[in-house]
Amino acid sequence: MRPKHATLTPQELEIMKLVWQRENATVRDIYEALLEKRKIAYTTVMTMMKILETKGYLKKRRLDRAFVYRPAHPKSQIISGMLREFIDRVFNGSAEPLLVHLVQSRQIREKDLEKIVRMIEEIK
Amino acid sequence: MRPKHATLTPQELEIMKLVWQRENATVRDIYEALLEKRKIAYTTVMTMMKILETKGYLKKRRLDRAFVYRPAHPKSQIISGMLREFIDRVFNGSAEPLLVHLVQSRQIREKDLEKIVRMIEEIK
DNA sequence: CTTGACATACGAATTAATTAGTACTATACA
DNA sequence: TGTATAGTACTAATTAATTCGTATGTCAAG
Repeated sequence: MRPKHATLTPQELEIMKLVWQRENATVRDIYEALLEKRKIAYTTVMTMMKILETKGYLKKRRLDRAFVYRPAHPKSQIISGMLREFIDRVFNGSAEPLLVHLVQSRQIREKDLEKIVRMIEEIK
Repeated sequence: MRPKHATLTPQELEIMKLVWQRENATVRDIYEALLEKRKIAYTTVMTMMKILETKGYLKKRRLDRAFVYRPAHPKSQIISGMLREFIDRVFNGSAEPLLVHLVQSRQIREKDLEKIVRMIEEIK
């Protein structure tokens, strides 16, 4: 089942990235990973992961006392959804002006482009 | 002067797009444009534009009784900032995986790519 | 058995974003 | 002249996102 909002909030995304890295994660796992970056309460992480579960981004099962969470969808699918939403909102749905911006602001270089061209060759 | 947050909230962006289109706009102009899409109060638009001004996205001058707003920065600059912020947040700062997603989810086609390659040729 | 460590459940405070109401002012014009 | 109109100023309500505290339960070690 597709999540209703294609977009994760910044904090939700931060947590999802960590869960995707791990495939399986407890609240404690994520809590400890987040702690390395910034001060945060254990229950905050718990709340966020519960929210992600009710929104359909995470699935949980109980293992002993704790819940073990895992992603409900592959990372690529969710990221593509976020990208699409961004393009809709910022570029009115067309990806081409995005590319123009990337090139003009020098956020991509020629060698990246070449890599992509090769990818397209493989796909078609 | 660079705005502190490179990123506009969704509602702020919606208004900025309309101001960029017009170069000059009063609250009423934007209010009427927004009304065509959805119900909204005049004062809501006024508040948002005041916020955009204090955040440094809009400049205003008084003309007769009303303020006339205009963009403080070119659209391309602000959009590039948003794009950079998005890439940082979602793709950890590197644009290449973004391109991969665009290609794999078929959001760009080959002809778009060719256009870009030509652009790069022109730039260098 | 009691206690400490660690987990969830539940409720709620805080902060950010969005929306809008009311009071007041200046101006055009009947 | 007074009244409707169109504007700002100021305040605040609402909704969404983020953060965390307290209560409670379970289990393992002493």
